Amino acid sequence: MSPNRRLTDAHPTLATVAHRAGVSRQTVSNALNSPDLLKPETLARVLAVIDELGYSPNRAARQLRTRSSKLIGLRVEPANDATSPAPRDRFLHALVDRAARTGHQLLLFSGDPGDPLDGYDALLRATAVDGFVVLDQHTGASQSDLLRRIGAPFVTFGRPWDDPASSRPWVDVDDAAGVRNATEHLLAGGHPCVAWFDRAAGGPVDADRRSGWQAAVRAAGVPTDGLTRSLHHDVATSRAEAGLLLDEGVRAFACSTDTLALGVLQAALDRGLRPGVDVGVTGFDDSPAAQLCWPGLTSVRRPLEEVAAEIVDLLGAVLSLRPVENPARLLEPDLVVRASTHGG
Amino acid sequence: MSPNRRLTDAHPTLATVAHRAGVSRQTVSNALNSPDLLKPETLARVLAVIDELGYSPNRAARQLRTRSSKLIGLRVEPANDATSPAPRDRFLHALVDRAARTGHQLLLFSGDPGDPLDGYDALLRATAVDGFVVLDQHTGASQSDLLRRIGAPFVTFGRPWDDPASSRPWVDVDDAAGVRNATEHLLAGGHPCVAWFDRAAGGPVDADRRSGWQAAVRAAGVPTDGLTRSLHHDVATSRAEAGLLLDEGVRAFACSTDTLALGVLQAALDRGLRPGVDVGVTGFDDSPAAQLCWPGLTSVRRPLEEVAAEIVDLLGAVLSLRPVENPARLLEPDLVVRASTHGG
DNA sequence: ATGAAAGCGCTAACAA
DNA sequence: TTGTTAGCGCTTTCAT
Repeated sequence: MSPNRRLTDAHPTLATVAHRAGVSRQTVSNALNSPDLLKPETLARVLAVIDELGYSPNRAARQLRTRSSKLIGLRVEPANDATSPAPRDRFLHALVDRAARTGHQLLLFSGDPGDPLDGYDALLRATAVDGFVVLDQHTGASQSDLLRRIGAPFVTFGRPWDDPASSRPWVDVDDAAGVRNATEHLLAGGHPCVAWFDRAAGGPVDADRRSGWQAAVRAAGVPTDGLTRSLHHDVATSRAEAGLLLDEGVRAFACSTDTLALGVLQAALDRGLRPGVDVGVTGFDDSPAAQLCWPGLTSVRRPLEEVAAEIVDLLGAVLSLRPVENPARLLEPDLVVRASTHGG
Repeated sequence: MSPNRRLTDAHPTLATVAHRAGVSRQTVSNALNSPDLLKPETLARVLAVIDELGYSPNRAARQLRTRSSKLIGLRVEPANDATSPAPRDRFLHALVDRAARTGHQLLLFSGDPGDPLDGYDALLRATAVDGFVVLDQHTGASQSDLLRRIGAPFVTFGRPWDDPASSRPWVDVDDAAGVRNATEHLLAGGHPCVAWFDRAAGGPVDADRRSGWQAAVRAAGVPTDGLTRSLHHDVATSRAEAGLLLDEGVRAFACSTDTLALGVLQAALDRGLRPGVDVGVTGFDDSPAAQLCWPGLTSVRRPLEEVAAEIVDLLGAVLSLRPVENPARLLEPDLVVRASTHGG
């Protein structure tokens, strides 16, 4: 009785399938994991039963045996100034999609906001995840240090700013190149100089972006004195500062974020200046606000889908202990041109 | 030798701890799961060893035994018109945080975009998740039907519009009340009538929001004829339509989304009308764009953190087979007042 | 090409 | 209060 009951259970197991197909459990397992070992007709019969019964291997059992969860951990930080929600959402989706291609799923976990390392260790020791994707854009390398110490396989989105020689695998976007591109675009519009706005608390990321502006203006040989501002990150502050510069006659602004750029745009509109004609403004991250605002904000768009793809690829290599050809990958962003630099 | 090697392994197990503490494996297990069963001094000793060894129970083994993964599945849809990224990000974070309070984590998975049901069944049969949170705001009830059929524990964010009598657990926001509130706010500003803009493809959600506008204008006894528009969901369309109405003298607009509201705002600015003084506009979802645009957009803000909390609570009840007191929870949104309706 | 045995690490049920 | 036994469902190893 008992064996029979089991065989008709809601959750069929290998044994259920094996019995129904008249083979051993091992053969069913092979049908799934090494189909080429089976005689084609056996394989067909087993697969038919699997399909008929709607059998899926129990993840916990497989995980226990193989020591692989096919799960990638991602710690979600509380909403903060560093990462705006829309790009994060875009990245997350891309990550889920790309991970799916290698049979992985994402495990989201939260940690004590006061401790950037909280949660990683426990998940790893519990063998709950195979590895991590770390959003290390702004926090520095402390996470990476710990992860390396506990032997966690991981790939970060973000460079090791404080240790460029580090051999840990990372993927990042060349923000500086994007900003340089944007600045050159402004200069090509005929502006004799370009101001730079960034976040006072922007850290190495904003410093990197600024370096892109610097490279462009230096190459062009245009003046830079008194044209940079590091601001509190909100529209009002940016608007006020931009107003001052506009009143001095400055007509082009490259900004480290869309928020700052929107402030500049407003200051220009305040003064009856036509964006894209009288004045040029560029932002960063191609946020919804950049797309929706009037008259549209030219912005640097990071290839987050590609970033996700590279991260998954790299993590796959790390997990399989494959030697990684190039563990540091820097991707080029695009410039999305809108009316703030082009037309009216 | 072999047993000794095991005991000093990187990943300690119950046996390792038990041996070190001089107790049985079961006692160690109890120390973790039913500490009150142990004699305090035994407990202390075991916990000390656990701490010393950095032991965490293997998730797969526990999951296999208890048939509970402590994982909640959430299918992420490709970015679409229905859900904007910022609110989704906000909700996701809240969900992760709230789930953590009951020891749960989120498993993100993707499914074939053409099949809204893809992925659920497989995860459930693999006992990879304990239950699901379903974002059912726009897709209709097909997901719920399937989930119910396969016996999956789940809670949806979104009402069963097509079957209000359904007993499935859900949490939703009373969008209609939010819009009614916004409309009354506009009327209180002295406007003799209020136009309504929504998405042509908005489905029951936009119909619900519209009903809030309807309730407010009817209660106020103001005219409604020719004041509603169902539009393609972009700023340009909204701006053009708003222009027509503005030219007819309409001065107040309640909108089903921030995107539509931004179009209205632009149309007003085109005509030199002062938002918050000459004309009033309200949006929905308090998006970053609403916060960043000039002069700021009054918008209905959904309590997504509360929604997440209620969902986790409800799912907890469903999972534990606790009888659910109130399996249908409707939360009230707030109105965030900005310059588009107030001041200039 | 297929089957049998063993065991991954844990907890439920029972025994002491 | 603690220990013993058994087994969750799977895959690895080895035998056939």
